[in-house]
Amino acid sequence: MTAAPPKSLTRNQSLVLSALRAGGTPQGAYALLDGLRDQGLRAPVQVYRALERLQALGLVHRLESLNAFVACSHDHGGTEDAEATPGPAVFVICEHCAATRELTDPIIGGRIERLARTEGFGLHTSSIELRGLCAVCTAREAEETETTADP
Amino acid sequence: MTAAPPKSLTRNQSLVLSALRAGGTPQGAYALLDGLRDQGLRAPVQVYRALERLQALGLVHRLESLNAFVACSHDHGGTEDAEATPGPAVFVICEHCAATRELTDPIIGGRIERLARTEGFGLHTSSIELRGLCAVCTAREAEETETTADP
DNA sequence: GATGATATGTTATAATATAACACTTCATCC
DNA sequence: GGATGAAGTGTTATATTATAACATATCATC
Repeated sequence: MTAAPPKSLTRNQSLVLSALRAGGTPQGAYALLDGLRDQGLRAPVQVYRALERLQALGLVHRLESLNAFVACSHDHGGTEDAEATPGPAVFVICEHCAATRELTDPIIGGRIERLARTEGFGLHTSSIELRGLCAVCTAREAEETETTADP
Repeated sequence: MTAAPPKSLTRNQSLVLSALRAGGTPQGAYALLDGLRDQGLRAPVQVYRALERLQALGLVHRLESLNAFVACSHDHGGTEDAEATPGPAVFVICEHCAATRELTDPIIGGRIERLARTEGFGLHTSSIELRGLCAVCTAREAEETETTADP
């Protein structure tokens, strides 16, 4: 038994991953860069290169509909075995507060694989992104309507 | 019976929609613009505005992972009733030849709604994009490997 | 210590998307 | 008919996101 997974990130990669984790919400490459200038990063390409590697390692996901990035919320942590395919990530993105949750649904996963098979399609990656209002923002909006809307 | 649905597109909107339909594969805004300079379009914003309206009408979809657009492959054609929610579009995108198919799967749709409900999430839009190799390109690649790979 | 694979830093530029403003078109209402 | 308002247009400028190209550095391995 040895330290297996969080190994061998380079300085820039670690910086970018930490910044993503610290942020909580998805962040664009230029926002990450701005936050990391103090640590010595100077150019967009440095961030993009780190992101590319982190994505390849499965530690980071790109949110296509936002042109932004999030740290993967799964383990990548212990000596744990590769989990039994929980299916592709489903991102639920609040358009109001930007809060983003990463879910999985094996049924969706299975269904997608089935679709691909039916089409003779060799699936590489899936991107599933749901946009709307999170519970918190929905509640707040309801409140505001209540307070404001009947003069 | 009257002409009901394809009504009231403006000139620019019609041009952009036709260009998209003619293209077959997804096209970026700048590619569309280049194809429409002959028809008098000059600036990106003209294309973006038309696309925005066409998306609102459901005639065009944006492929987030490609920063590109396709004409919706559904009807929008007859006096037909609004179909009984076939679920969100699932785009299957070939990374080799760019061929893109628009599918739907009611099970995925139902599952997504269920996920959203569970989270208390007010769903506005879904983006589901599958990337990989289409059947044709998979076949061709297999052929090439066969022909090339054992010296 | 040569080799190769990967990462780095730097500069420049490409590709995608929006802001702001002045003007037009067209339906509607009085 | 003219006022009004909503939507569209054309134009210029600019913002935002992403890559190309090149020289150098680091590090394991043979």
